[in-house]
Amino acid sequence: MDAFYVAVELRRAPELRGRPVIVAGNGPRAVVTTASYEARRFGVGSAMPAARARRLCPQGVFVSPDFAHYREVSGRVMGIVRGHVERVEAVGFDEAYLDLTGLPAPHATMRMVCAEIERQEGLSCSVGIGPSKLVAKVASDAEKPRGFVVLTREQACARFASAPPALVPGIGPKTAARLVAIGIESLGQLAAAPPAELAARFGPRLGAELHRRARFEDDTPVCQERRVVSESRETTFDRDIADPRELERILAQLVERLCGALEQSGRSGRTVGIKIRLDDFSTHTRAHSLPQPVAAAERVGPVALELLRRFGPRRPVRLLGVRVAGLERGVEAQLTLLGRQRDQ
DNA sequence: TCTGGGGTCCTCTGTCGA
DNA sequence: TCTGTCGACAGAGGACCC
Repeated sequence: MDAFYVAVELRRAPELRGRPVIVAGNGPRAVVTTASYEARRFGVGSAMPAARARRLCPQGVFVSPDFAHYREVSGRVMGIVRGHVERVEAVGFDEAYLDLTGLPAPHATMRMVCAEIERQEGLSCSVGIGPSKLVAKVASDAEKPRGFVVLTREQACARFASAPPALVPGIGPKTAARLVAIGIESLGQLAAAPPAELAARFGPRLGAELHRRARFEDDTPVCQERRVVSESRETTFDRDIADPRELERILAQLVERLCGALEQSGRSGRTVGIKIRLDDFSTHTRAHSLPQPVAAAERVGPVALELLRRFGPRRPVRLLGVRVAGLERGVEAQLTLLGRQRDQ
């Protein structure tokens, strides 16, 4: 979807069309979730501190995110997609991989999907078609908004040879910087780099992966269901907190929120963890695994509390989080599933 | 006014038992 | 009985994604 959150907001406030609109939180430490294409011209982009966005674009219209609404709209959009294509892998609210293998007219199908999303939801999207998820993803980003780009692997290699390596998903700022440090500034250079050298610099796995991605080689399947491994709740404070009792109180609230969600979905996990970001932005995690999976706040809370006390932050804390990992379906959910199987 | 929230996956290291 | 090796697993940190 093109600038999805902004586009959804513009349906509610059409008078803002054409203006620089920025979806961002309210607090002093908020970041930009999405910026309209008008706002991007001022240099505003996702994940940028909202304060910086305000300085770059003082005339921007700032809107608070409404994730519940985005989830709802996303569900309808994905419903339209699934009405045309059987195998769909949703990625977040606003992206999906579609397996078009075997469709008699894949291009025409995608034109229809876009037209239907536009007609029913008033939202535009961009399409990339290729022999793999990697080619499709990069192609879909190439001509946003309302892009429709079809590429073979060889065409992708040629078209993006001079682009920076970070164009490819999986190569982030850190890896890109390490590549620049050894003189690799384009995908073409990365594709031509000796695999042995990449392996020596980045390790055997990452080295080989970088080489493959630069050549747009990818055979990962479109998977319809991704199993959830962990769930967490975290919060960044408007002001750093040093008082241990206040941290413990907030931790208890986070545990309540997390466990409420876990119990509602009938899941539990064996590993309880906490996350602490100090005022120097260093991030620390502590975890403890239990013999049995837990989901209830009465079970998770004491473990998280003990981890926090044992860590004993030496500096003021700016973020506190709690996490349950190693998730599995709880006993209740299993019984429900068994019941359903029996009923069928 | 620096740097969200909710995730996944990988790497490294230490421990423990076979 | 002692020592070395190996795999499994847990914990911590970090890179990356939307």
